[in-house]
Amino acid sequence: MDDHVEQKNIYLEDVSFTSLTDCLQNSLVMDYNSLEKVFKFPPYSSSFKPISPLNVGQIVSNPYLNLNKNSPVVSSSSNEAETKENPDDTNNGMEGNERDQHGVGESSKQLTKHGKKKGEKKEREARVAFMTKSEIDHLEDGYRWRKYGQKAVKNSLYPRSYYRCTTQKCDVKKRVERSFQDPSIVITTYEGIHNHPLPSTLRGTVAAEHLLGHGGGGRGFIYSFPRQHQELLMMNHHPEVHYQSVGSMSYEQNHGKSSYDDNNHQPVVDYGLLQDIVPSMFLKHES
DNA sequence: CGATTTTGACCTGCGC
DNA sequence: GCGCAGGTCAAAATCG
Repeated sequence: MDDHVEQKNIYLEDVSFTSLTDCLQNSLVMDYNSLEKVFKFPPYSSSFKPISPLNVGQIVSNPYLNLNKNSPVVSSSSNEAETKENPDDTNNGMEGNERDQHGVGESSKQLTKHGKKKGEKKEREARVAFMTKSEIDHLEDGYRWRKYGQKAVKNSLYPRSYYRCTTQKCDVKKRVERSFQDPSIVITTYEGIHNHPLPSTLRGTVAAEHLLGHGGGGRGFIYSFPRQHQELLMMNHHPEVHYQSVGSMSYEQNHGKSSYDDNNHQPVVDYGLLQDIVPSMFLKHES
């Protein structure tokens, strides 16, 4: 399995971020499933080029992403711990979410908080993940989170923390853990969709204001994705505009059966408004 | 005093 | 069936 995963764990050594805001001002990542849903992207096509190391910023792919049952693990990581998690995450990326939703207490009640019966499959939430070089575990991303659990990770010295968005009725979660192999890297995995705008107290994040030029109102359909980047992506939503996604991307159930070429589904960047904001080094067009 | 974090217990799925 | 690992709950502790 490690054979599959070596080549993609790429990141630059010379920059570090202290927040996702920092991070995302310099790079861009989103799983394709999200892109499809939010930005009406077409299904994967062969026109997507593999990412070049030159394009990869501090954010690199995440082992939880781009996994599907029918393809070999194409994790980004050569990290043993993460790699070891991949088999699980191959499932967790799929059914794992169901576990999330049908956890402990809920199962005993036969119904989850979402009213789902035990064992009933829940549609997976979109997942977006980052690997970020940072000394700070929990990177500021503009949203408010409550930690609800922490678990030791097998074969890792570092625990994994579980957070949930504190906004009522928002069920977005995120997991934060350090790479076992490179402790300077924080792996943040977002799961779900924020159904609310950034908390007003945080909305004025310097970066967000800077990038957006306004306080921003709720769009009602916001991914667990730092706002300025969502806006950024929205701004660039254009039929012929493609996005570069850094590293691997999750490829969820509804597409899991299609031919999924690990090396050929990376969106290609076409500089649009994006280039005004995102350093071009991270938006290098490959063709 | 409300919000958040900590942490042990518990549940589920999976592999053997 | 059993053990393991991941994920969640919830009471207690801590924080602001």
